[in-house]
Amino acid sequence: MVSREADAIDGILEAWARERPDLDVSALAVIGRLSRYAALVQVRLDRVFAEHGLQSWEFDVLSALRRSGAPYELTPGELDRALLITSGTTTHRIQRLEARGFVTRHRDEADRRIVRVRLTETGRAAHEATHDAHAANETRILAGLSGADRADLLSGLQALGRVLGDTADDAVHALSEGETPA
Amino acid sequence: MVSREADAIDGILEAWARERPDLDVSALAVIGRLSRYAALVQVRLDRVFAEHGLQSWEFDVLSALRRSGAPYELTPGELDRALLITSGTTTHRIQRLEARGFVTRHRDEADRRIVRVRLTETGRAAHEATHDAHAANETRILAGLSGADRADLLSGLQALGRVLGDTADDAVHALSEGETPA
DNA sequence: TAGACGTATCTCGACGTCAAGATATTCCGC
DNA sequence: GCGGAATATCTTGACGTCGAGATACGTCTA
Repeated sequence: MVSREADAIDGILEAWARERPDLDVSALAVIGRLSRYAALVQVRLDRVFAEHGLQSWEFDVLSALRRSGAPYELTPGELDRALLITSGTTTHRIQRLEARGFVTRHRDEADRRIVRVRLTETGRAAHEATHDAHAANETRILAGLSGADRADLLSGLQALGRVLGDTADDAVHALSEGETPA
Repeated sequence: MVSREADAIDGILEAWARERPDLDVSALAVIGRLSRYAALVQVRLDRVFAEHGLQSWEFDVLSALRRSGAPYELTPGELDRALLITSGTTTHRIQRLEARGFVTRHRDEADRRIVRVRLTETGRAAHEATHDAHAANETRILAGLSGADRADLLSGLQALGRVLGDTADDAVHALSEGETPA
């Protein structure tokens, strides 16, 4: 039996217990941790992206294109939905990736409303060069978890996903490993 | 034995399995969900805050002050650390809360480097009026989880917190229930 | 008690995101 | 084949955050 050190959320729960002992803080104990740890993990992921000259939003877009398979092409709308961002944000992201030479953009000939965003060889190389370090970083972050804790976390998150109504349709092509969706 | 519908992250894992079957995506299965679900939960929390005329960052600050106990006063530095934001952001937030009449600001007489940010009665009322609906919202979000799933999620997150080195010192006074830390 | 260092807060400019709406194109019913 | 609805993308303005540095104040040491 290990006596656990109190974490930051425990501190918050104790503060509420002092101030408002009548409150039920059991949901906060879960949701507060979810938010906080997602943010703390993101900081660690960003560090590795920065070492490779990328912003995490850049890696997210490159990843979505890469895993969509040859010819590594998606529409802005598909990117919107996969990355949980608005269309304005997508336009802006594509413009900057285009300026870096990571993607190209061309109109679909059959349906001229549609734009196709395609990963360039440069973009693919940038993703490739970053991906291994990023994957190792994720593995390292979770390396301290016991098998049981990790299984709990995964099954708990999967259950939460079901409750949130998250379905495969939304993100089939995208949502990178390092994502912080809006 | 229930056959589970694939969620959005499963779609991403399958895409990688198709494109790069050699990759180990088991860490992505955990961290991708953590990020994605934190974002999806935040959207639901924001909805309730909006119904009460608050931004979630406003609620976060008011909550931190409220749970710090009478006289509901913290320094900008304490808010920085508790809310995981930079000092510039804190200054900006306080200015806007001051403009809405939710907090006041005064220099500490003993140490004139220090500022004290204090919740006004108006600010306390705004927090009070929002808090119950927010807590009910959090409870509702988790209501669909079985007891076992919820216990898994909590213990998995607690273990992750230990791995991330999150300690009570950082957030004792703050970090609201609705927080999206930077 | 002067200077050097440390601490607390604020300022400034840049950036990424969103919401709302504008524009262009296609689809559908008649 | 015409007009209206639907779809896809882009534009614009506002906002929240960050990083780096500036300023003000306190502490310590010789």
